[in-house]
Amino acid sequence: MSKPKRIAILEDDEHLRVYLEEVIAEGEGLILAFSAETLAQAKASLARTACDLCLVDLRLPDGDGLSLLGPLRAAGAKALILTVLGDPASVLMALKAGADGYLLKETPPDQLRRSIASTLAGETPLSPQAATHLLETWKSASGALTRAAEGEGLTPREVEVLKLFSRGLSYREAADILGISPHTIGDHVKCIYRKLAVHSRSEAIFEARQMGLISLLD
Amino acid sequence: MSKPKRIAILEDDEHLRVYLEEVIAEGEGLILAFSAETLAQAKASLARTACDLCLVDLRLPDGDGLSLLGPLRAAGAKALILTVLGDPASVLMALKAGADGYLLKETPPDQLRRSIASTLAGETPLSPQAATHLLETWKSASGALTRAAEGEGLTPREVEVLKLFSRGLSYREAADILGISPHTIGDHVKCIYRKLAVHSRSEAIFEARQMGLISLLD
DNA sequence: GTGGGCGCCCCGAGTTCATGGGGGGCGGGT
DNA sequence: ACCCGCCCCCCATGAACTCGGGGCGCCCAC
Repeated sequence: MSKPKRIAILEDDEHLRVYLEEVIAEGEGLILAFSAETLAQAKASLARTACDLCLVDLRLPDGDGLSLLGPLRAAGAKALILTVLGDPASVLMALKAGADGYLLKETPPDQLRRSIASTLAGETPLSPQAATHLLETWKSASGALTRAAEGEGLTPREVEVLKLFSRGLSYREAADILGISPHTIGDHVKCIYRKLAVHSRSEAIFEARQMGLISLLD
Repeated sequence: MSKPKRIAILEDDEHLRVYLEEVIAEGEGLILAFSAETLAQAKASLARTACDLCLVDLRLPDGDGLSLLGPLRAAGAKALILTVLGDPASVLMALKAGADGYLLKETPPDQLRRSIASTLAGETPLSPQAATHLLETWKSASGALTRAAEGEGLTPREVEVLKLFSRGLSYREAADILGISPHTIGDHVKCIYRKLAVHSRSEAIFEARQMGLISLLD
């Protein structure tokens, strides 16, 4: 363990930030590079102060923590996401954007330090929840199961229609694929809108995606 | 935490098995269901003794630990892989075969117990190394599709509009948010459709998502 | 400079299509 | 028998899309 690793923090919550600073301070071979509470601050600090790894919160007062990933990469620093957001969209977006790890804020201190070390060693620590989401999309992307779960009382047929819509198909095209009348598509759509409490196609798609009815990669 | 969880062990190495038994014994709410050192033993025990989760070693004298996954699933038990094998092939095969988690043997005892709890809660704990492999294949799998076509040419404003649409907003709502006229939204939409070669809102959203113009949320 | 190109903004009028309200029918489960 | 998923149909309204017409500000090249 030659040089101590410089860790940066981007976290808007006062308590948590202080807590994280302590975690870093007590970590072997870790020193605090800087600690920011807004994106702007972080970008400014990053320009001035070098660091090896940055703990990044996602939801910040002045934007999305993901927008720090580019600058971090440019600076040769790892990005370890640390957030309360455990939903699939956030997880996948972050990983797709090139995050080097994704932890939830409930992560205990010792594990946090271990994860920091792992990340610096080139590994990719994921909270179990994050890993679950990743695994799900991976499995569904590599060919197989449509999710049998019917979260909010949507019938299989309705989910089917929704999926086709999410691929940008029209009534007519969806009807052709399913081998039914466009009118019937309309009927299903009626039910869907009622059950999801929306009034337009894109709203429905958005909601369905949010609640995981349709997998994030179709 | 009503009933203690019954944990089974399949591990051929004497030392490690004893160690694991201790880890279980010292765990809150965990009891040892059975402990096997071969596949055959494990299958026999599984038929006699119920369990909630089984720690599975991959490389065993009489076969591959993955072949226990089927029986385990049939018995309603989770399978948590615990192995020295950190190579991509082992990791991916195990996950594809339906493992509920993948840990390396260097996992410290407290984290092991946490991972057991996570797994029982339906999550999927992965060792950082395992997660790395999974993430790599995922990225290369979905990256090949998306980055194929590049000819975007969408202006920032147009992307902005697209993002709002992907959240399910109408012309009117989008116009309000951007502080412009609904007609102007229409103008942008015209350009978008022309550039993306589509003729409906959901098609545009789909295409944009495919080519990474808008990520999974936003 | 003057002219073009382009991003961005605004408008009207027409067509197509999705939304949302009805109506009914068939078949499989409790 | 009933409920419910699924299928088909009609019709009114309004939204989304297509087609024109403009205007302003910026930058670059002529």
